[in-house]
Amino acid sequence: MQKENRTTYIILGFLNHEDMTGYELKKRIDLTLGHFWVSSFGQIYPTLHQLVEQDMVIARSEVTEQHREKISYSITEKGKQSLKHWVSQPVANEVVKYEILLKLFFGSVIDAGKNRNTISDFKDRYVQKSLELDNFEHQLKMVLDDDPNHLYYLLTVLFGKKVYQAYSEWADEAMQLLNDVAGKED
Amino acid sequence: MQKENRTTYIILGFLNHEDMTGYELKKRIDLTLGHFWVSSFGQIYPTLHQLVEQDMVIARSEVTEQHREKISYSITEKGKQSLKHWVSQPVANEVVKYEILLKLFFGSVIDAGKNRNTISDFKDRYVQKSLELDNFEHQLKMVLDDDPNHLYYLLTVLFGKKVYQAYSEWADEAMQLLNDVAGKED
DNA sequence: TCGATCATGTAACCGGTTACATGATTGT
DNA sequence: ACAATCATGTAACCGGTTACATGATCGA
Repeated sequence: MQKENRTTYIILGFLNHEDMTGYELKKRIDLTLGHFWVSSFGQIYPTLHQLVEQDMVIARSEVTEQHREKISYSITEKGKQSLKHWVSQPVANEVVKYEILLKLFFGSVIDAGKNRNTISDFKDRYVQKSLELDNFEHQLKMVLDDDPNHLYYLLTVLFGKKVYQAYSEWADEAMQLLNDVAGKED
Repeated sequence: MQKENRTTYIILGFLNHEDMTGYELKKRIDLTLGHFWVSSFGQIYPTLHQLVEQDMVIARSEVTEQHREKISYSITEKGKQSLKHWVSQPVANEVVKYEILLKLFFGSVIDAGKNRNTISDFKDRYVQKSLELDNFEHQLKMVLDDDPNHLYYLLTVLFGKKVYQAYSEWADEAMQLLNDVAGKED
């Protein structure tokens, strides 16, 4: 129920897999969770400092072979426990906020043609995203047995595909309805 | 692109339809947008004050026949223009945040059975919500021609139904996959 | 009488975003 | 020489949530 800082657990989740720097964490988050999570340094670095203070992770300064200074973080036993606990907790009833629904809800203040365009753009965007997910799916299926994580990654990809497919079908129906009912002013 | 205070436009959208108090606005938002928006007085009242200052709405103190003091708000021409402009603007590429995907992504830290339960709970919740939307749909279809808004309300309801249906189908597939691949420890 | 509802508001907090600042290294 | 990338951070801001405060009226 209570709002929890989810960035905390995303970081713990990735560090549970392997040690990383803040910079690497961001890249990894954007690559793998980009479809349903956005990250920023302004959130990641402070959260890492906080996790160090809570003994959830340990920071270790390094200089790479490329003569770059970096701070590598690794998860502690306490961090692992915290991650496990969070994953086990049932997900709260979440209200997912769609800006397009908000605008469409008040769509009658503009003409039906404009609303159809909004819906059409929406559809195009998610058809494109669905293609990106196809790649992910294909890659993951090839390495499914290499790592127990891959199955779970795949589940999130399949979720995205299903939902994007639903968007697309809805968009078609919605445009049809707008055409049938809301006049033909264009 | 820039984050806009969407509560502003929700309020303008409802006031464009009829005059209301802050209290009534909250009730209306929860009833009609509850599936994809949550509201709070802590956001509504300050936003109303702000809108008054910007000449987007006008406040009018009243005493009802029930001897209740209340402040009724009505939208101004400037407010209507602002609403129309916002509705016309294309929706930004939005990243929808699903807590369940976040947890599932790191699902390998707990056993597959627990993850199946998480998914099962998720499905049940949205099957239930889908039934609620069936009622909305039925009611809206009966009064579709009474008000041009009703068509747009219906579109948002149909969106919800499609997406909830997708959740349900995904949940079945995901549970099946977890069963097939991730061992049968329960 | 007492809980539910009507009605309005404030203050503290929090997660997250954006913009800014700095500086090194790598590849063209 | 210069852009891209690596790498770490801070400060200001903002939308929104939660908790708290107050008080009236309505219905059982």
